[in-house]
Amino acid sequence: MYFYENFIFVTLSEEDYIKAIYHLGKTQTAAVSTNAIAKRMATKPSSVSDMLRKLSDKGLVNYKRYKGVTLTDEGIATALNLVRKHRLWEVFLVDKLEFTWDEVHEVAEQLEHIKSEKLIDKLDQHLGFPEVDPHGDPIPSKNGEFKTSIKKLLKDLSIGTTGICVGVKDSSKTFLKFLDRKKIALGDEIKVLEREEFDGSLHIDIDGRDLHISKQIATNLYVKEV
Amino acid sequence: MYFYENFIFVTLSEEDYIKAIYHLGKTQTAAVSTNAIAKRMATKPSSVSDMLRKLSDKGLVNYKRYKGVTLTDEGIATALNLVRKHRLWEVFLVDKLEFTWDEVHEVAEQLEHIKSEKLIDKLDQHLGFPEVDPHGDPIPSKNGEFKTSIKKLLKDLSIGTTGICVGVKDSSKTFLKFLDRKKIALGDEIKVLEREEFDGSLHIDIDGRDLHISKQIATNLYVKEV
DNA sequence: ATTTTTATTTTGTCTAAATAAAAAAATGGC
DNA sequence: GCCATTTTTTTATTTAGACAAAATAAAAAT
Ligand SMILES: [Mn+2]
Ligand SMILES: [Mn+2]
Ligand SMILES: [Mn+2]
Ligand SMILES: [Mn+2]
Repeated sequence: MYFYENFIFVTLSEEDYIKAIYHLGKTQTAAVSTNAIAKRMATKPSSVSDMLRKLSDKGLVNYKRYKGVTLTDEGIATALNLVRKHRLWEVFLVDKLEFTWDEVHEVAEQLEHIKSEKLIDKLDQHLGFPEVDPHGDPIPSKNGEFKTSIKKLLKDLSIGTTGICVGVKDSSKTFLKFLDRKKIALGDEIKVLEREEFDGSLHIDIDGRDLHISKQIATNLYVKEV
Repeated sequence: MYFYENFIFVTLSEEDYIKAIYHLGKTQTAAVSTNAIAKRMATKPSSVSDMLRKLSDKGLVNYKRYKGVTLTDEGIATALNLVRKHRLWEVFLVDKLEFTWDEVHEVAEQLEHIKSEKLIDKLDQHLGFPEVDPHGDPIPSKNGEFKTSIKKLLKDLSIGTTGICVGVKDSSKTFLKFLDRKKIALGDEIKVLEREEFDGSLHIDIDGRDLHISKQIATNLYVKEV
């Protein structure tokens, strides 16, 4: 008969590392490298090595020296809970407090660390159980489930087809503000009129307006074909 | 020509110390003692000494060894801002997320440390610029001003007079839950019918109901005479 | 005036998180 | 397979915050 710690205490820093590993791991099948984590978190590889050993001791990651790192089931659960909290707070800031979608990230980065299960459940309810955050990213359910919608990049739409703008790949302030200036928002209907051979830029019809956008932009906008 | 740090960075721990000093200082004219702070924060006097030196270096407290501590103007401003944030979050939890008044303190204790001026301004607006928190405590304005209402303890009401219940002196979970069970809430109209010589207990009429309450209770309920 | 008690500070350690510099391991080219 | 380069880890330090034990100051008692 053994004694199990039901809940491991995870510090704020540890949480941020877990989240970084989660996001880096999403886009690749291989284990996440120390340097990649250091770069993303603007910290040093040596600090990352230290932390990985600690997270490994706590059973949150699978870590083999020099071989990169992956999240354990427990680590994934922790990451998904953080992503859930982060995105719910973002929805709160935009829907209830009139923040713009380029202002929410930094504050959500703090709020995601507040520890109260009841708080987040009630917040979810207060917001009407939203399925996506202000950037179109899906919000994991309480038990870590995702609505995976079939979205594609605007640049991959063929000429003549129409899509609803459902998300951004790059959610940097500069890109989001740029979209605001161009009056491109989630929910807009976009029809691809023509593609320029020269630079891959697109002529689109967005809710009745004609617009000419660079390939760069089309590469960072998600749409759902209709 | 000198360079001034416009904003001193105050850590979470420092903020909690500042708040403790503020609350302890409210009820007394003398400087706050090291031991009192240690007791309130469930920490050791030695830790407090260390911190007081640091806070003094940052210009947040006036500290003379062995002579206790008071807040500087900057310290007071910091404390009031924290109290403002703490109480606004408490209102949010009760008004918007259906928390009960005995559940809000621990969560607000975390939320008060979130750093974003815009967040708190917008929250204030979202809540309709409340003047008191769920325990009847006043919420400082953005520039640190208070609405000081003329309230007195229920035990100090004379026989036959009536008051509106406007606050609690003790806002511990046990007391708040007890009041819930007795169906005593802020806003209730209380008339003092009789005082027992023996134990100082009171017979009151509260919104039409007759109730017999101990002196202890009457000592922890604030009323506003009508 | 002296001693005792209480309150407070100092000192030395500890842990968490970070960095810089040095060492070790992996990798890619020949 | 060996070398040079890159990546990663180790080691030694630093800083913030905490605590226990020892030292000291102030207050109270004799
Ligand atoms: Mn964060
Ligand atoms: Mn987002
Ligand atoms: Mn706090
Ligand atoms: Mn309160």
